[in-house]
Amino acid sequence: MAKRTNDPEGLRRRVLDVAAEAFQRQGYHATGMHDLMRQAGVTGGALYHHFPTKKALGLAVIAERVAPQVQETWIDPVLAAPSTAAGIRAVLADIIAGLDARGAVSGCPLNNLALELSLSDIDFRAEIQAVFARWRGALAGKLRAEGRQDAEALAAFVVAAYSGAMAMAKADQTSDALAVCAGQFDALLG
Amino acid sequence: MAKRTNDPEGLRRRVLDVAAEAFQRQGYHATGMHDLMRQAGVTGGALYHHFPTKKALGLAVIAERVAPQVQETWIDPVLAAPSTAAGIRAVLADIIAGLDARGAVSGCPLNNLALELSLSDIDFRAEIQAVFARWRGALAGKLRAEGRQDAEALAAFVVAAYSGAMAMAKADQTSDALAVCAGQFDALLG
DNA sequence: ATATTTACAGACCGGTTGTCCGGTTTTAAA
DNA sequence: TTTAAAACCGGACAACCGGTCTGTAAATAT
Repeated sequence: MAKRTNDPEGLRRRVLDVAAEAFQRQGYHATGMHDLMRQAGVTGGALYHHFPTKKALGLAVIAERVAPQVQETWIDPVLAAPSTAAGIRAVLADIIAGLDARGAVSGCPLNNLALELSLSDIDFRAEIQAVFARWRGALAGKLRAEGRQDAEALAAFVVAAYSGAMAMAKADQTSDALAVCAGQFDALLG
Repeated sequence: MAKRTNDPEGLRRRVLDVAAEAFQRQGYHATGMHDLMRQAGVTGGALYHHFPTKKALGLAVIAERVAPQVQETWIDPVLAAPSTAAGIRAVLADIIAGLDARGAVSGCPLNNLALELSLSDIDFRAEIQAVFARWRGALAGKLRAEGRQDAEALAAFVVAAYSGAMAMAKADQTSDALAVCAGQFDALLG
């Protein structure tokens, strides 16, 4: 029996980090629990102790990794910007710069999991739907405060177009689709 | 040994139909070969004779089922319409009506497979990218013929927004996102 | 110091995965 | 009629899947 240091929070964090990365890169079903154990340097007993099932781990990844990522990369910057249009422009510019710097496009984590899981499992769907709703809601709130009467529709459209553009970008491994998206948003939101 | 009737084309067609449906409903990795055999009423030997690997089957599904579906539900109707804007409007109206009638949203088959496979396998990515390119190209061609100078960008944006709207629709099992999308397209394309 | 709970180790299980192969039947060619 | 190729059967395969178990070390309460 090897030495060991108890560190529940750290271990849990490590597992979530590895799982979030793997789910985004390879997908949920393509990622095995044993892969995660190996990558995170965690044994089966420890993993099972924190996440009783793979589904529980998946839900935790969405709630504690994907949702905060949407919050930090999209919602917060847009809300902090002088205008919604400027915020969206800045967010897209940041994302495009990041993609070009890394030279690879792994897609929007929310959308990846959404398309893979939302149909087959109702709990996943609920969690994913909630993230989408908060995302749209935040944009719509700011748009409404700026006097737009079609705020909800505009917000939904922006989120949809971004998600789809990211999917296309993933397929052809270029940020072009996002750049196009940014240009159209400028024309649309003034 | 049971009686048997040789019917290569029919068997191949049946397998592709079942696989296309299963891949869309459950995803590629979540669908097992044995499930497909059972659903299609086909033995392992027969399946292996026509598709040496699961990947080969997946590629065939994209080339012979998903791509034609994009062609028939999107490209052909738009090209046949009096104007691109009218064509897109009609296509979206049809899709929304179909979704509402079925009461379930299983998402855009191209996008489903794109997000699940394009990152992990280069052959899948190439096939998917080609379908996206043909889709955008067809819309762009018609837009350019109508005198639009930002035809390529507009076409890419339409495809992206539709794909993303379908993803959101899948997450909340409502055609609302697509309706929003249709409305914005009207404003955008006049 | 003792008892209890929490955190982790690591082997293990039944089921499923994609794949493959030896044999048989059907079909077409010679 | 003989021969060969294509189509199909049905099951076995090793690897792997997610999940479970027993046991032990560490932390915490008593």
